[in-house]
Formats: sequence, structure tokens, C-alpha cells
Amino acid sequence: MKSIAEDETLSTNDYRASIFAGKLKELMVISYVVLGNNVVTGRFIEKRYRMPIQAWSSLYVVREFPGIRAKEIREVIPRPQNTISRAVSLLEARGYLRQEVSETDGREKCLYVTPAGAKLVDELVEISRLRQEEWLAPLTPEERKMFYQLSRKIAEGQKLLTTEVMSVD
Amino acid sequence: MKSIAEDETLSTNDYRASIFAGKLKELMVISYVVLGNNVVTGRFIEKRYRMPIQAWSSLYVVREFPGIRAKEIREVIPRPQNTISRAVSLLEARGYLRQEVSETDGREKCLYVTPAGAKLVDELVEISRLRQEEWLAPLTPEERKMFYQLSRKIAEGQKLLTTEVMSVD
DNA sequence: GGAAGATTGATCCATCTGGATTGATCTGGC
DNA sequence: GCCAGATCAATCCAGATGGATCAATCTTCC
Repeated sequence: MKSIAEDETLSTNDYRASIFAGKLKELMVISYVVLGNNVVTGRFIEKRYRMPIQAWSSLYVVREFPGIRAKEIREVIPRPQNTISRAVSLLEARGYLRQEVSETDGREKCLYVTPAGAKLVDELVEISRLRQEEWLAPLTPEERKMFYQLSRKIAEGQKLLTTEVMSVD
Repeated sequence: MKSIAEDETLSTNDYRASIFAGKLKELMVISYVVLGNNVVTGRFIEKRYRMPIQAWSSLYVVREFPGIRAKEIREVIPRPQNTISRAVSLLEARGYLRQEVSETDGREKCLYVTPAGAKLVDELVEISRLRQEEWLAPLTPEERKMFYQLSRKIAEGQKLLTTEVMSVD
């Protein structure tokens, strides 16, 4: 715990270095990375395409899996179901996606991208891939592969989306 | 690109495995990790402490750096200045934080945690540390160290908070 | 076959977010 | 010293978020 009153030369890099070395270092560093990137990406998608980032990510998933159910998007994009519902609704209104009632369950909607939606996805995947290169640039190819594998391990862990320590009872 | 219509046995793990192996694999995996954790953490902090997650993270930073200026919090938590301003306002109203006009610049506010705020931070740091152990559990200690170092490299890269490819003009 | 409980996506509602704006203060040039 | 431009935090406002609710549909048990 450092007091600014005594040391006016503490720079913002020192703030970060200090927090990034603390008890919650992994959380603070990786959150900084994702939050920081989302600021850039969210602003871009909002301004260029007039849609929230959740709409883009939902459309990307539907493009990859034509016929996917709305509820299934949640398994890839951990957002509440009504957030997905609204994204789907906006994408449909914009002509990027269409819904069909499932043949096997009258409650479910099967989602498909339209040609306009497919075009949009292709465009955004390419820009996002370039953007990904940008923030991954500090890593060597070997480091990048390692980062991916470790992130993958965490993503597939049993306790990412559930918790025993943060109970609300 | 896989069609569900032809293969009804595709499971949600396959959706994830497929997206996590695509062109945007690093982005999708690490976003899933941070978003997934934030769902758990945000819900807990909202319910237990009745505050948005940005208030907790802001308070944590003020606790680490007594006297820090509001604008400086942004360097650690990449959120807009008005988000920080509102978090600070809420924390002050709750008695967790106090503001003093800076002696060197009448526009600036120097922030300090109150005893109640310090107690809250200690409590939340401990719970968050345990939570961190939860989602990091799939990694060995060596892997965890590697993940931290690679994340740190990305966080300190020149292109995390800026972009050349996602221009809006 | 009927009823209770579960599931699905749309909708509601309170709150949060983020860009823009504002008033107060500061800085640097003339 | 004065003024134009920059900076800081509070506030505004339109839109997004997330838990709760709802109607329609499905599943399972008796």
C-alpha cells in the first residue's frame, strides 16, 4: 500500500505495475487485457455498424453454425439469455439473420445468417483477426501458442462459470 | 462452417471447441474466460454488496494508492472517466471512500478509503483471491506463472488500447 | 389423458454504461 | 495580466444490460 501524498513521482505505469504484482495479479492483468481490447472493439463496432458487441459475436456464432438455437449461443458467448434474444432481434430487424421455428420443439428458434449477414461476418472476422494480431503482437509465435493453450485450459475448467467461494446465501 | 440441420448430435462442447479453434481463437477463448468469470463475480458483488463491479475495482485501487486522483484510476481499470466518477460517488455515499480537493489542482479529487472501505476491500480481496484460485485451478503452478507472464506481456503491449486496423473514419 | 413442473424466447423494468456536455480550474503564450 | 485552449470531475441522455416475469410449449409421472 503506497501513499501518493508522500511520493508525487508515482506514475501510472507504477500503479499498473503495483496492481499487476498484487494478490489478484492474474485477475487484474487478464481483465485489463480483455477490458482494454473491448473498449477499442466495442467503440468501433458501435460507430461503424451501429450495434452492440454482443450482436456481432452472436452473428459470428450463427454464421459458424447455421440452424443453431438461440439458447445454444450462450454456450459460446456467456451472456444472459435476454441479451442474446435482443441481439437476435436486432440482427433480424437489420436483415442480417433470420429465425425459423424448430421442427422438433415449437418453442425453439433455429437461426440462420442472410447473405447480407454472411457478408458482414466475413468483413468483421477479417478486421477482428487483424485487431487480434495487434494486441497479440508482443508475443512470439511460440508464446502465442502457449498463451492459447493455457487460456484454453482455463476456459475448459470446471469452476469458470460456477463458484463455491462466492455464494450469495 | 457446420450445419446443424444435417447433424443433430452436435453438442455445446463441440460449438465451443469449434469456435475456440477458429480464426479468432485467442480472442474467443480469453474473452470467454474473462466474461465467464465476470458473470459470476458481478452477480455476487451486485447481490452481496449492492454495487456494480466497477465500484469494487475502483475501491480496490484507491485502497492500494491512498490519495490517488480519480482520473488516475483509469490507468489501471480501463473504464470511461464518467464510469469512475459514478463509482466514486456511490462509494462516497456509502461511506467507503472520501474525497478531498487536491492542494495542487483545484479540479482534482484525491481519494482515500474510510475504515469501513478498508474493511470491505480486505474482505473482497480475500474472496476474490479464492475465486481466482477457482478459475485458475486447471493450471499447474508452472503453467500459472507462464500464463501470468504472457498476459503481462500483452497488457504492456503498445497496441492494446489503441488501434490502426479498427479505424472509424 | 391430464396435471405439475421444466424449458424457451420475448418482454418488462430498474440500473448501468459510455459519449457528449458543462462549469470550474489550470496552463502557456503574448 | 489576460485570454484561448486544455483538463478535471460531475452531469446529461440515449441506449444497453441483466434479473425477473410471462405465455407457449414440452416432458414426465400418475
